[in-house]
Amino acid sequence: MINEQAITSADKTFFLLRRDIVEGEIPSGAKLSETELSTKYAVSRAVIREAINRLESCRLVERKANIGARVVALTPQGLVELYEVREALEGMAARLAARNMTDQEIADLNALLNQHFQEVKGGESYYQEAGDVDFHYRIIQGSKNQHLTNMLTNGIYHLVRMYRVQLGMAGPRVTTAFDEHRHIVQAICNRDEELAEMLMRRHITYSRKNIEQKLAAQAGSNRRQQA
Amino acid sequence: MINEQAITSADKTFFLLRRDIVEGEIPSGAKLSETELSTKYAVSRAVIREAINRLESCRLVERKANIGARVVALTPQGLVELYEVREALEGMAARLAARNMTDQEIADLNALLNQHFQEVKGGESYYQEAGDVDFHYRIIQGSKNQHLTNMLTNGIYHLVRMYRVQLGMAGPRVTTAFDEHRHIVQAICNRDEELAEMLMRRHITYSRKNIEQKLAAQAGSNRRQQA
DNA sequence: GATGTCTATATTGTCGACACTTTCCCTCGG
DNA sequence: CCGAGGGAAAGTGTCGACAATATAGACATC
Repeated sequence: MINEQAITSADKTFFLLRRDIVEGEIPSGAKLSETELSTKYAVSRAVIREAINRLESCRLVERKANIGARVVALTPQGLVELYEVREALEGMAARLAARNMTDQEIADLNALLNQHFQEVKGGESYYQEAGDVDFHYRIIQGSKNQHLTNMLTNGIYHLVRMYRVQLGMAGPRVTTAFDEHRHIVQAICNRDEELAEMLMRRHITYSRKNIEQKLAAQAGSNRRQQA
Repeated sequence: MINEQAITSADKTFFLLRRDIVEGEIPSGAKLSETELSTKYAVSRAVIREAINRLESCRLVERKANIGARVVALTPQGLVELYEVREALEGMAARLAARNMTDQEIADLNALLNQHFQEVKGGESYYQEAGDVDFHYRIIQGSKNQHLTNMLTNGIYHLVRMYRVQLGMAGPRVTTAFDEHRHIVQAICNRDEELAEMLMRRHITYSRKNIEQKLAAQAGSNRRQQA
């Protein structure tokens, strides 16, 4: 979907590290030792440093001078902050998409939605991950705003995915999210910027509350386990 | 105001380079040769590379593998895109500030505004640069959202400044902007999130239109000069 | 026993050299 | 005269080594 191709060795290492961090193979909060990683990925420390720098600009790791880099900690607070930013940016993306998407692009988006509908009806619930991402990605692209697109796809998107994966979001909210998607596309189709933004913001707010609930439930079960 | 202190040599080089780019000493669109810069700033290429990487995450330069880095081009299109992002993020910041600022912080903000008012009345019009930045910075901080704050102060802010400096914005819009600031603070004081966000977005939209006008005027005079 | 200091160790920051890619220009063939 | 091919030349990517800084542990002191 997102077409990234590695040219340099640093690119490859960056992609590998990013995947390992997002998937949780390198756990949240872990220290990233340059020497250790350079042996593990069989590249020089310079390459590792470059990769870590890029991970830092994605906000997936935090670096301190002379101390080192750690994978970001996943906290309820951080999740809320992330979704607040996402609400602002994707809301604007929906507004701009309503203004700037071509009729053809909107038609394609509708077709995608119908396809998802068939899949959901057929009982496939992989919708959440692939379909949801695909939907949001198209609207982001539809904004035709390069800044916005980069911020969301290079930065925030991977962090959102990290939260989802590591908190085990396989949850429901599939069909309701589908309806919300439909209404957003309808607003874009009507070139109603105001409504498109509002619906997208609500959609993201709902999504946030959904995740917060699970987070709270999980925290509860953890407490019970510890007791 | 923004308290950044350089620890490593890469930090210092990054700050120097950023200043030179924002102020236009290294012109927009210029190529950043690593070897050249390493002699100019008297550091190794590794340091320059690290600095350039950070400039890239600020979106002040664009890098291509095996080709090199260039200072971003300043275009009317890019300005519009930048302000659209700014509108989304600072609008959200104002909303969150209305929710999260302490009464003390709001009181301080009001005091700052009164001080600015005295200065404006006294005919000092340096307001635009220092005062405006200070005002926006406090609201961004007031959002208490670390993500948002980093995005705005580390990334977008410097780009905005680059446009302003290099397009020669010493312009008017001082007193009107001041009134807009007052209304925003009033909304925050009333804890009216909705209004605070709306007013901030309008404020930024006005500011954008103001710059766009100047940009158009400047383009016009350029055409006349060339003719 | 707690605290502070000093040394040893490990890790990050910086450097110069080499490998690879791109670019430019010169030559050759049409 | 123009386009294709083939080297230098310049620039970026990668590497291993050294320097500077932080961490951990032992030891002395209060």
